[in-house]
Amino acid sequence: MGERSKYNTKQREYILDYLESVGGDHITAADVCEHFRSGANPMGQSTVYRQLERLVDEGVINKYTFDAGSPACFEYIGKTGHVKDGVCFHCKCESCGTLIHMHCDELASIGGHLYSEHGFSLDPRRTVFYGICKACSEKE
Amino acid sequence: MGERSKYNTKQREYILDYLESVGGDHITAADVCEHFRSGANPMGQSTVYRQLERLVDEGVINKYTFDAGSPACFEYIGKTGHVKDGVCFHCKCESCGTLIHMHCDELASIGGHLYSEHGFSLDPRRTVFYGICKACSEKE
DNA sequence: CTATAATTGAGAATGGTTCTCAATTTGGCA
DNA sequence: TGCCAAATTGAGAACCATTCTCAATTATAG
Repeated sequence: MGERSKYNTKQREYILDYLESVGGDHITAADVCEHFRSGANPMGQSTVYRQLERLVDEGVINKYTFDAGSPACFEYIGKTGHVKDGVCFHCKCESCGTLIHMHCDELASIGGHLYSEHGFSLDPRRTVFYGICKACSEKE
Repeated sequence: MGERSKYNTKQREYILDYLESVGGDHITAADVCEHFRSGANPMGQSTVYRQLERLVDEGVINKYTFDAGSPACFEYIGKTGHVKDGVCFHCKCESCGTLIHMHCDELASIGGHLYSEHGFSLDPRRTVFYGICKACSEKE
């Protein structure tokens, strides 16, 4: 794991506390900034971005990046380093823009297939399945 | 496919000609802008972006988006496109940046799974698998 | 307590992409 | 052919997530 952090600051603790309270839900850097904007512990956005990046390096949170222009999502994992329900996959609806989070063993198995058959180590954190969601398909 | 374009302009023809001449290689919007900057047919970047977006809608070219901050890539398909639904998948190496084209029935089957189990209609043309390619894995 | 290194944060910079809007071009129609 | 409404162009500004700058502050070791 990354050994980038040297000092423990208040800001770092505040962010960790917040991420823990949010749990497995996905939040953006802007969400974190917003949460601290009006509170008793105001925090600069530079710090938010830096700490989130650091926590990703340390394996405490996952980062998901989507289309250019749309913000990255962060997901708390915890100090154990294991996501509760396994790796999370993302489906993005091209019609309504909804981002669907799903935990699915069958999807997880394609990672193994890509590696054993094609020598490719899949990174589910960066991979997004694009298509049309159920609601939009049934709309017409 | 999209029925967005109404008028055929010179600019549209120039861009199509250029994309065709480039063939299957992937290029960025900036590449297209650069190509026309000093030529006999100068073109505004707004037009480049608009036409590329339109051609994506019409299914003439594919668009691949990567990490925020890095530009999107476009790939010419044409009428006899090599990428047909469910046939060709793309893997992008996060280390060396290589874009790998692969044909694989097992990967194609996940489209069926996503639809039958999750009601999600996968669009393989927009979906890119991120990870580390074989060459880069063996590099260390 | 002091020295030193790391961190903070306000604001500016970055860079790909999208938007604005007046000027121009297109294609249907008389 | 000429006219007109609609579509397109393009220069520049706006956008927005993210990164950078750097002086002030804070954390830890000694």
